[in-house]
Amino acid sequence: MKRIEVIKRLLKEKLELKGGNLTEQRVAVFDYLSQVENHPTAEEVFLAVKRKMPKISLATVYKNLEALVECGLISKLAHGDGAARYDIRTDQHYHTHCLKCGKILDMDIEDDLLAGLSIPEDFVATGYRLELLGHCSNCK
Amino acid sequence: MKRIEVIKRLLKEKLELKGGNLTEQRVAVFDYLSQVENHPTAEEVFLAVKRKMPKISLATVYKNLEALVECGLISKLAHGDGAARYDIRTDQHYHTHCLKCGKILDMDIEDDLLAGLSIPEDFVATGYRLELLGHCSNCK
DNA sequence: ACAAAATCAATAATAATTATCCTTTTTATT
DNA sequence: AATAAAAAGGATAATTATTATTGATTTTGT
Ligand SMILES: [Mn+2]
Ligand SMILES: [Mn+2]
Ligand SMILES: [Zn+2]
Ligand SMILES: [Zn+2]
Repeated sequence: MKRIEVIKRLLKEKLELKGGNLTEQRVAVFDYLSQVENHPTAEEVFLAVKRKMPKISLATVYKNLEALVECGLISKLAHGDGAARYDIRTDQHYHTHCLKCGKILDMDIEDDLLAGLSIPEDFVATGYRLELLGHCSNCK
Repeated sequence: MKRIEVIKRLLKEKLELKGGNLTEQRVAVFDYLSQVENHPTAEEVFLAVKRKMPKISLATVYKNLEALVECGLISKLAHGDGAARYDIRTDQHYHTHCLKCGKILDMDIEDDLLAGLSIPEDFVATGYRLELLGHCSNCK
């Protein structure tokens, strides 16, 4: 079965759980995210998808990114200043964030930081995020 | 010596290092931040300072918060969605972030997470940011 | 006291995101 | 397959948070 068919099947299944349905635009957005190594902004996703689907609008990309986040197919990294970034991964993982060029990359380590952390009693932690700040290989 | 005089002396010293100077507005902004437990937005700082200094403008508050960040007197928490928040503390520390009401609180633990972390070789880490996500005592 | 530099307040502009409104597509029902 | 209802798309307006601009005012160094 072709790659794109696999994606369509996955999306249809997950979207239906939230009452959403499968559209070509959603497939295109998800497909693009699953092909890139970096963590693009909505604008970057829009420009890339637009090349194959010239009529798509920026608002649709925003709405679809949000829909994909809602049903757990992608995740949103709304950390620092500027535009939010989107990530094909939804598992717990950490990022490096270059303070010069802004690039965000996955850190592939498996340490579970919550394990060794003394969490305040009156707070119910459902997750956490860790970002390593500094300079990437190009910028140091 | 009065509290406000201590603040003025500290601000004057630090601001001069960056070629900035001491103004009543900067003192008021810093003074407010040093009195609150939470991490207010620029808007919240503006509204609070405005009560004692009715002519101050929102743009001035933004510029002064930025100036105070520049000379290391306060820090800025840009957690993504919504407005940035400002913090009187400048030392490395962690926060809890309530996903319901948005409140951000200090976590007073001393664990150094970087110590046990396997950092990628091609990245020069200068710092990191950890945020615990979940529900605060009021929202759980 | 005086000129230069810095900062002020007010407002305009920008960037990112969300809402609106009407049209088109998809899905469910006959 | 025809049809009605629901969801989503596209274009654009509106909103939110922040930054830039501008001319007036204050502060600083001499
Ligand atoms: Mn990632
Ligand atoms: Mn803090
Ligand atoms: Zn870089
Ligand atoms: Zn809360």
